[in-house]
Amino acid sequence: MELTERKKKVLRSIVDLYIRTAEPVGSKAIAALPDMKYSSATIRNEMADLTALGYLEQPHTSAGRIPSAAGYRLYVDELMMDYRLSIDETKSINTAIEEKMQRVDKLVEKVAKLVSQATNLPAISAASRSSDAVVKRFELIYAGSGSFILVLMMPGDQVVNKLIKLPLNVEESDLKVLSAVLNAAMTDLPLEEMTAELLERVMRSAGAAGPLVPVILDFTQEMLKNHGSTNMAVYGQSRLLGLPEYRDVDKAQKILSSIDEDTLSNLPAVMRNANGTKVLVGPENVAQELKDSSVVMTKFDIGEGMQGMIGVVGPTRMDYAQVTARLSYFAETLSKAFAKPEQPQLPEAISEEPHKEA
Amino acid sequence: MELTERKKKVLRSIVDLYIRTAEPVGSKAIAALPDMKYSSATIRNEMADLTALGYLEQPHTSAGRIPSAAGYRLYVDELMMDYRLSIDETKSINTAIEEKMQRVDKLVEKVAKLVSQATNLPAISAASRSSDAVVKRFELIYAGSGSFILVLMMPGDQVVNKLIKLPLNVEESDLKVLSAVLNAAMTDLPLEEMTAELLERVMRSAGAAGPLVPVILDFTQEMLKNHGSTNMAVYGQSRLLGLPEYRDVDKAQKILSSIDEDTLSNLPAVMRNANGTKVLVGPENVAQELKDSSVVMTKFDIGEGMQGMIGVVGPTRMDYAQVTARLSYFAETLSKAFAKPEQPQLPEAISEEPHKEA
DNA sequence: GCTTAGCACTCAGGGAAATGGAGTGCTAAA
DNA sequence: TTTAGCACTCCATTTCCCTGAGTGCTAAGC
Repeated sequence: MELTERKKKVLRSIVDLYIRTAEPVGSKAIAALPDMKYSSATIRNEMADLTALGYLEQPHTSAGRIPSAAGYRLYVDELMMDYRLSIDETKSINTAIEEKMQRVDKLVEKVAKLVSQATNLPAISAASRSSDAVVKRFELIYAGSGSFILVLMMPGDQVVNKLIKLPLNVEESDLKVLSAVLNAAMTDLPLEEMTAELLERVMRSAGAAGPLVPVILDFTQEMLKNHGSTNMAVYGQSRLLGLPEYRDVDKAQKILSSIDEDTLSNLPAVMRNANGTKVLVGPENVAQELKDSSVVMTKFDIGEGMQGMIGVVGPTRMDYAQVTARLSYFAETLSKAFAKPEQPQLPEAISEEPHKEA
Repeated sequence: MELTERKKKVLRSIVDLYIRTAEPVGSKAIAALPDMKYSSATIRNEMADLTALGYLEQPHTSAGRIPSAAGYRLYVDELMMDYRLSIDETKSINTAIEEKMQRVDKLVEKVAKLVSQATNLPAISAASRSSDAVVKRFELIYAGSGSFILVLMMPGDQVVNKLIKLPLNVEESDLKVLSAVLNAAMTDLPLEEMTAELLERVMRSAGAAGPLVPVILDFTQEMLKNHGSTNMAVYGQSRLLGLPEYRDVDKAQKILSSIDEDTLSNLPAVMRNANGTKVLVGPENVAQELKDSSVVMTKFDIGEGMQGMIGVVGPTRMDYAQVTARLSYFAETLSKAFAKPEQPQLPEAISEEPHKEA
């Protein structure tokens, strides 16, 4: 049996309606749609075929049909109409994003919140630094009273620092020497090349400040490691409870407890190699716990060598068209916002995002 | 009518039992308790009195009694037996905390998670810096290609930095002058005293680097502001769904959507002036949404002039004794962990927590 | 005077049975 | 090929009844 145009149209209508109502869809309801020119009996036949083809399911004999996972898949891939954002929607997304973005971790939280609000679903947001993690320059600032500040500068104007105290007396001149040595030997090195052997060599050349080298190297390595790490936030879990599919508390708990940073942590990885917006329908999902739900996600560019990702989790019956549209618009707007940096407070000074630490 | 010892004993037993079972407690059940020497009829009389006194409520005529808010209050304040942590519990809390604590925001997340696990309830954790926010020292590092790094050092060895770029050519010597001026004029000043007048004066003395002053001041002010800010995390919301009082999805959603950073943000403030462990029973709660639930929270010391707070949210029927005990132990252990800093990697170097930024 | 056995009464919760209605598949006519 | 018609299925809802836990009160017992 082949999938005629009419069958597709019927399927689309069913999915559309089911997305709206969350109730099994009957032949009458479809036949009653304004642009449906056939009687309910005809629709019934088509529905029987669609069921046989595996695109629809029937909860029980005397109920309507609901889309199967395959049905949703087809819908997402071929059938759904593009959802066009209203001016209001674009506006509210725009103004939401325009507020000054702070540190990346705050950003991630904020974006998760915004996306969750915009879609009325739980949202995930993640930012991961791309792995071009090397130190461009070392800087040692003598900080008085036997301590100094180690400053690491990385590509994309990222700066990291750490205050180090030592009982042993280090002269400011020793630090100068040490920083020269470090900059000569250890810049532009990826994590893997910072070997014990290198450590020894640097220590030997460092003279009086030699004992500091291991501390510095340690911190550097830790930073480079974290540098490739992912920052993520989840927000709005409770929105699921408003949906009829989660009226059952047990189901709700199961899904809610799996929507957290831990179980969702592999989503960003899934996204890394994907392009555009990705939809994972039910059983296609990565995590076992999500196999009754769907995930829609997309990437955006943060700049400074960082990658962002936003996504939502919802019932397989979710308004894919709308969610996809909103998510994409979000991603686009975010990418744009990062591409053109904020206006500086001072006309002739271009200043980066504030870098803050604890 | 006075609250005799026997009435108290009955009340305690009722609350204890209700906490365990979540079902209205009848006179028979209390009479059957091993250390209860009276018949159910006597208990019934006592229960009638306790109801008249406002400590108990009756869902309907033929049901048992449940504690009222006043009943819980009395229970928490006077009646409940201390819960003694088992060795296993203390052990698991200890090992959980012993893992190296990273940056404060990560710490907050981690603690929230641990507390949630330990109590099987949603947990809040917050850390706020005390408001002794002043800059101890300014440092300007020339970073080549028309940019420099501004480093602010604050009390408690906190260091903050920011990379600033400028098209106008600034010599390294100008930066030296500027930093001297800044250190002379702007150290140890609280936020309030950084006035426009000061800005002007500093700009005048700064010479060639004068135009940089506003940017620097701006950033400094922003940092000082954030410095007094609160970092908080909420974890384990879904645990509520396991409890019988939240079997009703609507109730569950109501409470769950109010357990987030926003609505709970005033809890740390409540805690600030309190001592020890605080229990907010039902209607005593700050937020309207929580008036059917209870909050237990306590403070701990992070050191470096920072204050921590942990708390849990749960049904009014929660095991106050156990939760209080666990929370207190957590707080104690955390305070201790921060009091004795980690061993340094290098015997003669004491290094601070890593300071990282994006 | 306190305690307790006894008893009539109340009422929520649960199961069984009855009802209604939405939806189906099939057949036969258009 | 489409559609009207019809018998059939079966879920969801409602209604009803019954059970049993729990109460308050009274009167007898210690």
